[in-house]
Amino acid sequence: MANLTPRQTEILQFIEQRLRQEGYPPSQRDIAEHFGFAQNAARDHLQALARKGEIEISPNDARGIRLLREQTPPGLPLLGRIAAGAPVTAPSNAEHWLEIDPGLFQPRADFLHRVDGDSMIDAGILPGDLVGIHAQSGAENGQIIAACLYEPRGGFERITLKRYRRKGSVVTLHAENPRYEPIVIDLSQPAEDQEAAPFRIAGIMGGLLRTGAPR
Amino acid sequence: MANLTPRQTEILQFIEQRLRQEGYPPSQRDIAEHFGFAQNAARDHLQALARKGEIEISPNDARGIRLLREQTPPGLPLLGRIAAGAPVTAPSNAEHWLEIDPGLFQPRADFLHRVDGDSMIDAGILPGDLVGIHAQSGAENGQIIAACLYEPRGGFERITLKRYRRKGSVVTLHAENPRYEPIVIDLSQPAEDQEAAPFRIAGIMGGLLRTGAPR
DNA sequence: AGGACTACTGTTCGTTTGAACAGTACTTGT
DNA sequence: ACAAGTACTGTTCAAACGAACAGTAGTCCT
Repeated sequence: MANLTPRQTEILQFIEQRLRQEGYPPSQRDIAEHFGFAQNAARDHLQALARKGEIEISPNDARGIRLLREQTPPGLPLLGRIAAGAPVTAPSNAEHWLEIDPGLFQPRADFLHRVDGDSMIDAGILPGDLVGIHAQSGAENGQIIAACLYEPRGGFERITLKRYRRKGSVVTLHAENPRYEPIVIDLSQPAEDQEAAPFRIAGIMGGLLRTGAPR
Repeated sequence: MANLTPRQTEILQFIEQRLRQEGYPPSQRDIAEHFGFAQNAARDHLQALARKGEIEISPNDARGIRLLREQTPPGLPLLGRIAAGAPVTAPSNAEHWLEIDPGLFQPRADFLHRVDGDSMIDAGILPGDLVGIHAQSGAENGQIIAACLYEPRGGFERITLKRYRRKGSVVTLHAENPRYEPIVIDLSQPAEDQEAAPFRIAGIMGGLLRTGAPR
C-alpha cells in the first residue's frame, strides 16, 4: 500500500506543500507546470496516488484532491489495565487519547498512565495524575519506572509506578511512601509462577500531567 | 477588523467546514448552492471577507480561498517574571510557547508558570514543575492561586503559588511546606507602600505539567 | 516473450469556475 | 439627504480545469 515511487512521493509532497502554503490543493496543471510535464502526466500520477490510497479524487471538482493518511495530530494514549502479554503500546487498550505533544516529556512519552494510589506521594505524584511513560524494557538505578505486575486473579497486568533499584540479581521496587513496603524480587531464583514473569518494566517516567488542582 | 455580519460569519464557517470535510475549499457556486443564492452573492461575500482580512483570494484560481486568522495551534505561553502593571497574559512576557491544549487543565489554563521553590512540595508541586493557571482576579478559600507579589527592588512582579484563605478582611497565603511562614495581609489597612498593591491574584491553578522524572 | 506498471507527450472536448457588468432593496452612519 | 455598505438577482464571457482517447519508451516480474 505504502509503496510509492520516488516520483509519486515528490508529487505527494508537492501537494502537501501547496496545501500548507496556499491553503488549497494545486490543480492538475499546477502540478504539471511545476514538474515541467504535461497535464495528463499529472493526472496519471494522481490516479496512481489514489489507487495506492494516499489521496482521494472528487470527480469533476477543480482541485478536488483530499489527502488521506493525514498527519496524525500528535497525541498520547491513556492506558489503563493491560491485557497480559499484549504489547503495552497497543492502542486498543487506550481509555482515551489526549492531544499532548509526546516531546514535552523527557524522555519522550509513548503513553500515559493514570496513578490510582498514593504510593508515590513523596515524589510529588498524586492519585489521579497522568504520568508520561517512555516505553523501554530496562531501567537504571533510582529511576521511576512503570512496572507491569501480573495479577494472578483476572489474567491482566497492572501498571504501578515504583522506584527501581537493582543490586546484583535482586531488584527492589520502592514506593515513595513510608506506609508501603518495597517489593523485592530475586531474579536468580525462578518465579514459582511459571506462566508469567512476576514483573516486567513497561517503561520509565518522563513527566507528569495533573489535569486539575489538588484538593 | 473583526466586525463580521452574521451572514458573513456563516459563510466563513461554511468555508472552514468544507475545508475540514473535503480537504479543499468550496467554489463560489458551491457556496451559492449551499445557501440558496446566486453565484455573485457568494462572490460579494468572499470579497467582503477579503476586505475584512478574514480570507485571501487568489485571482483566477478555482477555489482560490486561503483562510487568514488561522486556527492558532492550541498552546500556552510560559510566563516568567511579569513587568509590574502589565497584563499577566501579555504574551510579550512569554519565555516559551508550549503546544499544549489549554483544555487539558481544569479550569482551562491561560498560561503556564514555572515553579522555582519547594514551597508547595506537600501539595505534590515540585520545583521546575509547570503549573497551568486560569487567569482570574478572585479565588475561593482553599484554592491554590498564582499570587502576584510586587518586588520593591527591581520594579517587577513575581508569581508565587500559594494556598488562598480569606477570613473577613484578612487574607492568608499559605505555603505547603512547614518550613515557610504564611503571608498575612489585612485588606482593611491600606498598604504602607502606596505605589503598588502588596499582592494580587493572577489566577488559580488548573493543573500541572512535569516535563521530566523527579530525581 | 508478454503483461503490468511507470512516466511521460499531444490533442480535443465539455464542464466548472471566476470575473465583469448592470440592477434592486434595505440598512447604517454623518 | 446622501454615500457606503449589505445582501442579493440575472446574464454573459473567457479562462481554468478535469476527462478521455491515442500513443511512446522504459522497467520489472515470472
